[in-house]
Order: sequence, then structure tokens, then C-alpha cells
Amino acid sequence: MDQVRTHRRHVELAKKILTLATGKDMKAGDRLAEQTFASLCNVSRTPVRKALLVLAEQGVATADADGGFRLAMDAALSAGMDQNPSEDEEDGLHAAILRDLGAGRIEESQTIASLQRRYGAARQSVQNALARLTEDAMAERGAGQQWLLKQFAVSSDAALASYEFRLVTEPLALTMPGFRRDATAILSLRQSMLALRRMTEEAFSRRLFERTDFDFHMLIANGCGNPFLSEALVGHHRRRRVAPAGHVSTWRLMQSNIEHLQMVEQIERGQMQLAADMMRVHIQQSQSQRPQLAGRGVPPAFKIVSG
Amino acid sequence: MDQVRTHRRHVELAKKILTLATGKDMKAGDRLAEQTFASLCNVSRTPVRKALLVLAEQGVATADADGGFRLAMDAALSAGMDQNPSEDEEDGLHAAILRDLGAGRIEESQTIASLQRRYGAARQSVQNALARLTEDAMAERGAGQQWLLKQFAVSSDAALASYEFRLVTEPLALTMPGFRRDATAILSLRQSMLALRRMTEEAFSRRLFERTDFDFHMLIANGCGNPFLSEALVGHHRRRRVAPAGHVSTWRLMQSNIEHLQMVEQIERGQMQLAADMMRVHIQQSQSQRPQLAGRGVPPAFKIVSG
DNA sequence: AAGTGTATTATTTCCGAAAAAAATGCGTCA
DNA sequence: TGACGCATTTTTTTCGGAAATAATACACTT
Repeated sequence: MDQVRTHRRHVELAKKILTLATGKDMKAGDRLAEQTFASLCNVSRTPVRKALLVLAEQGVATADADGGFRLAMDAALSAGMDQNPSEDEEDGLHAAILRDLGAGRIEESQTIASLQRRYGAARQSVQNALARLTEDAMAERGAGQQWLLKQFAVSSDAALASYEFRLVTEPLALTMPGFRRDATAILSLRQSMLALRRMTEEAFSRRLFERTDFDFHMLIANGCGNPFLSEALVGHHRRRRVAPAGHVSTWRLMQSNIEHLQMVEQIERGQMQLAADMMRVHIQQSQSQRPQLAGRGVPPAFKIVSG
Repeated sequence: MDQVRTHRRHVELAKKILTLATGKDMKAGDRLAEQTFASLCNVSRTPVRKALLVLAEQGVATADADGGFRLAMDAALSAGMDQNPSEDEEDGLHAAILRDLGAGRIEESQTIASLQRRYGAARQSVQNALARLTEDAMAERGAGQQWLLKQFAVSSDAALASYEFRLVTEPLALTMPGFRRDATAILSLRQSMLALRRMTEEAFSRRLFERTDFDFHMLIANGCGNPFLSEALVGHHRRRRVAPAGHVSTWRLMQSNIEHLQMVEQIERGQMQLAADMMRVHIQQSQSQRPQLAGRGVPPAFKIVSG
């Protein structure tokens, strides 16, 4: 059938729309007005319509008889729905580079041409992929024709380093004097968290958890009054999301969700010091319950240079 | 005269070469071997030669009789030499955008076309400038055709936020358990710092100070064992360097230099806790001695959103 | 050997036209 | 008035070839 070629930006927009719908607590049957989302996303109606078509294809939305679309299910539950079947050309390249980099199959230093040859891709595609990586600070232009891919961001040690990073920065963010609580975000977060808590171990939706987890960290990142700290945290979690993660038991995720929920409650009450302490505990528990990395006893010393 | 058109990348490479030469403590008359720097910078000799031509034009290097170049002055002193007279087309655009953004003359949300019109520049130039801004996380692609310029990074409040950010993160970095001291870097740093300390208030080179200051912060950023924290700090200082800074008295800079030197000494001895405390003092002093921002009593509350 | 000069090849950047996507405006329907 | 469909305009993306830059190889000097 004549399926609309699924462009990345439309899919992204679709996700954004779904998130917004969740935030408004929309239910099955509610109308998805084009103009509304267009305004919220700072975009014209044209791409919104494309995005709605994407949602329709995924079965999250259905075309209305007299035009327009409606939600096919409660927005809060839709997070688990988005399948990613046919990674289109471009998207696949981005993923492939990350995969190979994480597995150490390619060098950190690459040229566009070398990547072109390796993946048999068009120059433009490689460039786009690199642009995307650059935006997440996982690639950077080096001198000459070099591009430097930052392996650490996806290596097997990354998870460990990430825990360590969060362990020191997130409690910090929570206790910053200028912390601001975003009431709307808290509301919508709690919504999702409660939904997750109601799920049994079998029905537990990892997708929804991931999204909620991300939003939770964004609440903290955006809340701390300092834009630089905020950005460092946002950037970190954005990368954490694209990098392939190791496997964690469902049980631990459910546990995490409850811990998150408790922290949100303290944040809501303004008990920031308590929230920060809970965060330290939470991160260390998550860390210790993570499957151990095989073999590698000592972490490689970073940058020991001596004259 | 037939001056080589000064390309940005060559100028950058030239700076890098100078930094390396400083690190090797090279003196006036020492030979600047092409292959040496080519290897160190991971580039071929071709661009290195161009860079040396740039240095020759600036008077930092002189062409040798039998080919090749030599340093015209001690490397440690050369930092002050690089003039930036004719900001070429491209570079000017990057700077102009930052300037206008910082002064609030342009919106945060822009399209390429709008920038093209505003600055009467070629599309490509605008794109390059944006790519550069993206790399420093000062611009980011939004939905639709939007580009989001992050005003906070250059606003008048930025200095304040930057101090706050460093106040919490740098002592943190210093006390991270995995901190590693880079002996070479420390050596070369101390070199520059001592050179600065010998200068009188009139002869004080702001250029050299800036470079040294940057290197000092890089020592801390790269030293902390955590790549994520490291990157956050590196990114922060890189931006701080490109953003137009307010004016600080020469006297304070000289003071800062001495404080830096003291910290380096403690770091060298492994007294990290002490170094961290000194850092806290240092930052707060720098902050309080900065000229006050006119008028704007309360800092604008960030992101207070409520349902 | 170590270093530079020069030619050759490989790669990237620049530039303009065609194609695709987004923004905009208008008409119509409830 | 709010919402959608559709046509038009603006903007961005893509694509190919020409020009510029980088990498590489080799000759030559000390």
C-alpha cells in the first residue's frame, strides 16, 4: 500500500505531539487539532499533518469521518506504541555508527569519505549523521579532514561514568538555591509514574518507563536555576537515550519508578535536601544492581600523560 | 602584496602550533619542523605549511634561508602576537550573530533565510556559522525551519551564571577520586604563569592571560577522571572564550594569575581538597570584583511554568 | 636520517538548479 | 469562530560539477 515514506523529522514531531497530548491528559476519542499542536511546537500546520499521518499509521490516531484525527487510545498509554520497524536509510546510518563505535569496530578518528566507503552511503547521508552526532556532542570536527567520534559516550564504561556523573551533579542541581518547580511537568510526570506503578511485572512498559525516566531527569535539569548546569544535564540524558544501553531487570525498573515517584513528591513539597539525598541513594542502588561488566577489573586510567 | 588569504582553519592550526611550541618551551630561532607539528596535530604537512605562512605574516615566525621556518621569538611570549585585523567574511558573521544575540538585538528563534537577509550573507556562510555555533552548543536545530540560538550563553547574565556554574562544578572536579595530574600540562602552565607574573601592570598581556586561564581550566577539566564531567567543563570554557566578555581590571587579572599559580602548586602536590577550597575562594573573589551589571536588580526567573 | 619542495591523487567545499518540505493565505464547512 | 482542505509562496534539502584544500608520494638537500 501507498504508505507515506516515514521521514525522521515527522516521526520526531509525532512523538512530541504525543508527549503534549499526555501532558494535557487527553483520552481516547479526543480531537487532535492541527493548529493547536502547530502552535505548541512552533511549526506550521503542514508538518503537523504529516506527523498525524504517522500516528495514524501506528494506530495511535484514527482519521475522523469529517476530516482531522482523533486519539485512538488514552494518551498516557500511547508511549509504548511507537514501533521502529524500517529504520530508514539515514536513521540507520546514525544508529550503525553508534553501534560500531560502541563495539570498538571503528576508530574514533574518521573522514567522511572513509565512512562513505564503510557503509556504502551517500556523502550527504554521512554528513547528516555526523551533524546529528555533533549536536549531541558525540562527534566533533578535528583538524584536517578528520572527524572525531567520542567513543567514551557509547563505550561499555559509559554507563559507569554516567552514574558517577549523575551521582555528583544531580543532587547538586536539586540543592541549587535557584531551583524552580514546574507544576505542569510535575503533574504530567506523576500521571505517568502512577500509570507505571499500576502495571504488573509482565505488562510493564519499558518504553513508557524510559520516557518517564527521561522526563524526570529533565524536571531536575530544567529546574535548577543555572542554565549551564541545566544544559549539561539535558545534554547528558539526551545522549544516554540514543546510546544503546545495557539490559536492566524489569524488577529494578519498577523499583526505580517508585523511587522516582518519592523524589518527585519531596520536590513538590520543596524538601530539596531530602530529595537530593534520596537521589544519591537511588543512583547508587541503580548502579550496584546493574549487571557487572565482564572482566575489566580496573577502569582504564584517563589521560595519564607525562613528560 | 600577494598576501595569502587567511583561512580560518589555518589560523586555528597556527594557534595550535604555537601552543605546542610553548609546551615544548621553544625559544627564538628554534626550527619549526613541518613533519613534527603535522604528526602532533594529526594532519598532513600541507595545512601545516599554510599555518606556518600565517605565522610568518604575523611576524611570529620567519622564513629560513634554506627553506622552512624558525621561531622569531620565544614561544611563551608569542601568545600576545596574534592580531585579528580583517575578520574575514565568515568569521565576522559568527561574531556578529553572537554580538547581536548578546545585546538582545535578534530573537532566539531564527531561520537561515532570515539571517541571510539580516546580514546580507550567502546561505552557505550562514550555515557554516550555525554549524560552528552548534558545535559549541550555542545553537540548536528546532522543529520546522527554526534554529534556536541560546541567548543565555552570551547574555549579560551569562557571566554570573558562569561563575555560579564553575563555583559548584570545578571544586567537584578537583575532588573527584579519579583525578589525574598531567605533568606536561602542569609544566607548560607554570611556564606561562611565571611569565605573566613577571610582567608589570602596563606590559601585562591579556592575550597570554586568557590563553593561560583557558589552559588552567582545561587542566582541571581533563584531569577529573569522568569523561562526562570533563566534557561539560571543556564545553563551558570553550564557549566562555568565544562569547564577548565584560571588562575586568588588569589588576584583578594579575591577582587571578597568582591565585591560579597557587592552585596549580597544590594540584601538583596532590592536595586536592585544599585546591578545591582555594578554587571556591578564587571564583567568589573574581565574581565579586567584576563590574556590576547596570540596573537589572533581580535575575529573571528561569522557566517558571505553572498550569 | 631528517627536512623541505613539488607533483599527484583524494577529499572536501562551494555554487547553482531542481526537488522536497514548510509556511502562508484563502475558501469552506460545522 | 474554530477547524480543515487546498493552492501558492517561501525556504530548505538534495544533487552534480567546478574549485579549493588536504593527503600522499617522491625527489632533493644537508
